[in-house]
Amino acid sequence: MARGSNPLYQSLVDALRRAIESGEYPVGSLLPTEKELCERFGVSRHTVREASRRLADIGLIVRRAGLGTTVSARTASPRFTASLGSLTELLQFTQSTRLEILAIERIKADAALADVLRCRLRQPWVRLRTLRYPSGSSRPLSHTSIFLLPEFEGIERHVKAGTQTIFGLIEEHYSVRILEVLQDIGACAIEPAVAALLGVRSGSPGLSVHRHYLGVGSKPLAISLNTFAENRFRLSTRWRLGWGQDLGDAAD
Amino acid sequence: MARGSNPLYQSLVDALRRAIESGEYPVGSLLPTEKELCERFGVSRHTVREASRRLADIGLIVRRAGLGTTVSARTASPRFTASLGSLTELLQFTQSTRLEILAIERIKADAALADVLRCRLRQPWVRLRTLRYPSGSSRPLSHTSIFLLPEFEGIERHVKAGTQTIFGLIEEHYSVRILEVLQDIGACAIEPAVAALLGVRSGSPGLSVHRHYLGVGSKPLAISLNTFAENRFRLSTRWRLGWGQDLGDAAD
DNA sequence: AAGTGGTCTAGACCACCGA
DNA sequence: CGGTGGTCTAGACCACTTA
Repeated sequence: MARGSNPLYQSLVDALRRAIESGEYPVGSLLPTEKELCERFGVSRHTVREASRRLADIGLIVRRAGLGTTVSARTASPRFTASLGSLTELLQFTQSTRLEILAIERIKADAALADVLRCRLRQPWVRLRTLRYPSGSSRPLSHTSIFLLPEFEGIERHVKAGTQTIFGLIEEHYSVRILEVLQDIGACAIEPAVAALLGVRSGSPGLSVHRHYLGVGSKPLAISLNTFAENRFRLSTRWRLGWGQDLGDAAD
Repeated sequence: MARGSNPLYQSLVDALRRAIESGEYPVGSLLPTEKELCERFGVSRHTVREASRRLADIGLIVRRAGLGTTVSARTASPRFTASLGSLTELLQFTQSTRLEILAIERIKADAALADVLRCRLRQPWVRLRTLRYPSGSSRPLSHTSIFLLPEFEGIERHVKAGTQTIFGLIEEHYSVRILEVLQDIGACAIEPAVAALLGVRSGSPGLSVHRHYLGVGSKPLAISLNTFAENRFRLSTRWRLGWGQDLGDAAD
């Protein structure tokens, strides 16, 4: 092939990749230092670093000042990734919606709830039961139970406008950051109480979407249990081939 | 004094980012040349390039030799991202499964099907109707209709082992690459024919997962329509805050 | 204290693009 | 052709980790 000529650093990338893949540098081991690679390949440090950077970009190595360069994976597999411009896109409401709060109460998780929320038994929560409406419509799109840490109680005072999202309000008013969202989707038969609110037959098919909003240290900040009636909502995700960045096994 | 340090290139990144965000360099316009940035900021070209590379990494600019550096976005795009190690993870079967092919037929899309598949009327497809079983179980996990381009007909000859995935076989035997997957999830009432196969009551709640597998030029290579019975399957996605590391914003 | 990767300078030549 | 970003050299000092 070699359309045109290979940059010098590319041959270095190739060589190191082969060496890693062959097991010469096992995962977890140290790569030769940059200085040593300079000598071994007879190139300047800049060239070594360019190659090293490429390998780090595709997740094969991790470079750390003072420590050295360690091999973090044996092969670079292209990954499929999906991305959101903002957390709000997770909700995927094509039009604006408003949130109606039906009830707010302090509860402690019983066995069934603790299982769903993946929390301790008797963990205290503030529960909001809400309906979300497409703006201008009186037929709700979904029913949502939102569970908040007790420290966020009072958030309902800020929900005036009704067009925002709860987690947005939490980030805004309590200066916490949501770093991670676990989303879990399944089918369910809509239970009678919710069915009545959504205006569908009890037991009719529904989409159940659970979302755990986590902060630093994967601490659960809020959990939402959404129920959508059939045909009222679809959830789309676009996966693209690329090289997603690695978080992987850095410490921890 | 910022926390930790302030690499020179970082202040350049910040300055250029602000300039782009403020509209000083609109999307599509050319950034000053590297030489000019060197002079304007009084730094070496290496430093300018380091900053430039960071901006390119987060998708704000595109650099092209001979052409210059153009602004490609006003704000750094994706905040939350999810990634898969491989396409197979999209299926999220925690244990191994086997695929049973019920029927293979050539069809042409009628109006209803063309709508679901987002294809032209009368587009020819090869349809496989399949069931997927957890290994060792006789109760199917899901029913799937797979629509393949006619050129992939014959793929069923390769499905012997039954533990693979159709798209994996396509990639393997026809040397095409799946570059993109559009996934679309909703709730549905399971139709009688499928309900019988899954062993559930007709009309009972099901999870409907449509996946469009696209190749180069977003050409649809295969489409799968999956139906999962209630409680037999949940689909999890983990979204993480990505490359928007604005921590060191350091005011200014 | 020695050694690592991180940052930075001041040069240089190249392939590619548009005029 | 002149100018762009891409590559490369040969130095240098730094913050950090490890011992």
